[in-house]
Amino acid sequence: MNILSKVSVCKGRPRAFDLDEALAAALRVFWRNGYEAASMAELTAAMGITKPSLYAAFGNKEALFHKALDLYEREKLAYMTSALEAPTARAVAERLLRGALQMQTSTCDPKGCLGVISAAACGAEAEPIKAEVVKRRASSEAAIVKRFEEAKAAGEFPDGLEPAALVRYLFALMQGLALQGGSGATCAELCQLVETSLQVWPTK
Amino acid sequence: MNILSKVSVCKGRPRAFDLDEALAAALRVFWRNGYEAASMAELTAAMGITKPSLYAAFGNKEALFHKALDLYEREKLAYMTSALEAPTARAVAERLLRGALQMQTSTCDPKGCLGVISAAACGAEAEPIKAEVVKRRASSEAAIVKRFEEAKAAGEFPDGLEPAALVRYLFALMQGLALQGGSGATCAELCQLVETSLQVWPTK
DNA sequence: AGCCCTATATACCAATCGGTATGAATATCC
DNA sequence: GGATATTCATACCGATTGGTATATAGGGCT
Repeated sequence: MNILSKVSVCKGRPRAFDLDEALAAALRVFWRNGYEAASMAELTAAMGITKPSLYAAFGNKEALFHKALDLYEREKLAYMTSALEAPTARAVAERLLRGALQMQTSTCDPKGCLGVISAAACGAEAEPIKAEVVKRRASSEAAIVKRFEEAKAAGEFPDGLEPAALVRYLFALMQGLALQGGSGATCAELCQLVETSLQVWPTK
Repeated sequence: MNILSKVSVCKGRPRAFDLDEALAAALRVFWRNGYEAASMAELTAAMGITKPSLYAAFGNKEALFHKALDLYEREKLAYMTSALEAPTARAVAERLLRGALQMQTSTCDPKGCLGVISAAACGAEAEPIKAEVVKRRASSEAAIVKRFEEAKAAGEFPDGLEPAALVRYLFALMQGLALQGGSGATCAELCQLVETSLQVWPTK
């Protein structure tokens, strides 16, 4: 046993592709097409591997989607957690809206939002997928509600506005942003949407 | 030729189902599942007819969807055109938001919005469907922009807000509303969303 | 009654769906 | 250098996809 033996932990033939790269490619396919419309043929082609390799490495189509969704939240939705650190509720909202805008105007990623398109389409086969995505969104929402409640306690909130209601409103805007971004809106139009949302944002 | 002969204009065997009822049933299937996830088997089952009858009466799946979309706009989106008659821009927005809310809280119709779910999912086969839906939405938007421009000319608008921008913002809210409605939000939550949107709506 | 035309029902089509069995290839362990 | 273990590529699986060919049933017209 030499010092290099730890780099390959398993005994058999080593896999000829990179797990992370393949998963990233799969994510892009799900992102563009949604879960149901992403066929195994298209996935394997984009990932550069064959079907048996995919099944051996990721389980099945649904498990692959879950891993891709994890990657999506980890890499593409990081701005949502970091936005919570902003000093005021308004600043949190601004960082969320601008973060969502930046995602939609990125030139190297697909348009639209994986969460939004997965929550919208709903063939019976994709029902558990949709349920999972909805559940994750609820937990994101809960984190922001909690942050807004701190803001309300700090006296930031106008009268008659509840944190939960304002978060729901904010999420509706972000979902609309993602939907418009996914259906061909220009960067200028999306930017205009975000600026308008910020202009309209309630002040105490 | 007696006086009743005009009721059956065609010569051959009369069709045994009602065209409008069948189309309404098809609409509900597309509405629940989206274009791609709505299979011919599910469509024919819901419509109570066989596949050859469907193809003879409606052409093919895509043509059936277009006819269903026409019906949807005619019956379910009528509030959008009638909202334009409201006296102020704010009143127009209120009628649009409350109309959308009413649709999402209807107990007899599917949840979500056919336009929203059709614009979100995007398998290659459904690309022309998506394009058509996006195009129709653009024309709805244009009508409201025009109405808002009248409102601006009437001095209703706050400084720094453009009609087109405010309409885009309003549509984002309605799309978010439909998306949340389609993914399990309660009536109370959706109502809260609309009330918050109206509270926040900019005043001069 | 018989002709004509259309709708119906059944059975079928090639293509694609997600998922696998199988055997060859390639690595480590002893 | 086997023996073992894992991945690879090909070819295949039954089920389902949107769409039809065919034959029968049922109406109006003369």
